Order: sequence, then C-alpha cells, then structure tokens
Amino acid sequence: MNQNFFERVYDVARQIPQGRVTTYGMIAHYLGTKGSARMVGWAMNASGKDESIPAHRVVNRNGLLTGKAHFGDIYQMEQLLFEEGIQVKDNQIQNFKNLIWDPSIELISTKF
DNA sequence: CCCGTGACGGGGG
DNA sequence: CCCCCCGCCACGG
Repeated sequence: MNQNFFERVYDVARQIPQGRVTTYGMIAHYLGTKGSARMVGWAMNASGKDESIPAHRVVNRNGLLTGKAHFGDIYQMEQLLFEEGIQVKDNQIQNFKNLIWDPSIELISTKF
C-alpha cells in the first residue's frame, strides 16, 4: 500500500484545477491517512522533477507557501501561482478560503 | 538499530 | 497572537 501512496498523492494533485489550491492535510485526509500530511509533503518533495504534478498548488492549512524553498528559486512557487491568477503576499495566498479545492468534497469517492 | 529531521496538523496553555 | 508537545513515517547518518 505504501508504494502506491506517492502515486495516490500524485493522482489527487494532478486533479487540482488551475487557479485553485489544496493543502497537504486535505490530500492526506482524502486518502484515508489523516495523520500523514507530512508524507504528502514528502511526496511533493519527491515529485520535484515531474512537471505534470502541480506541486505549487499544494500549500499548508493556513494558505502559506511553506514549500517554496524546494522550487528552483524562492519566487518560483509564487510565480507559478501568479500565472494562474492567484495573489500571494508575504507567503500568504490571498482570498485563500475561496480558492480551496478540497478533494474530499470536490471528488466523488471513487477510491477502490 | 537508534536518532534527528522535516513541503504537516491538531490540541492545549 | 505566541509557544510547545505529540502523532505521523520515510530517509539518511
């Protein structure tokens, strides 16, 4: 089940619509591993070279760009979001609540 | 094998 | 608002 974990994370991440964002915790919760938000972050870390995975659309529960240090340069994550119409100020996504895309709500539970 | 280290999050003070 | 603690678990030293 664990080798699939990263892939399951990536499958969810790939479905995040442009201009929307989700959180590590929401993905973990959707996958049924509520307490493993950290592993979602680890998965994003490992996804680094795969450009089909929109890692910039995954932020922490407060809408902060806590993962920006892992992109090419420290402005890359913010830049990618900006190109999708998302405003960021001091690492904080503006209008965060209205941009959240929660897989547990937005996706039909087709797991299995 | 033990241990520190996190792109995290919830709870409590 | 701030801080600390704990659960989580893959990975590297």
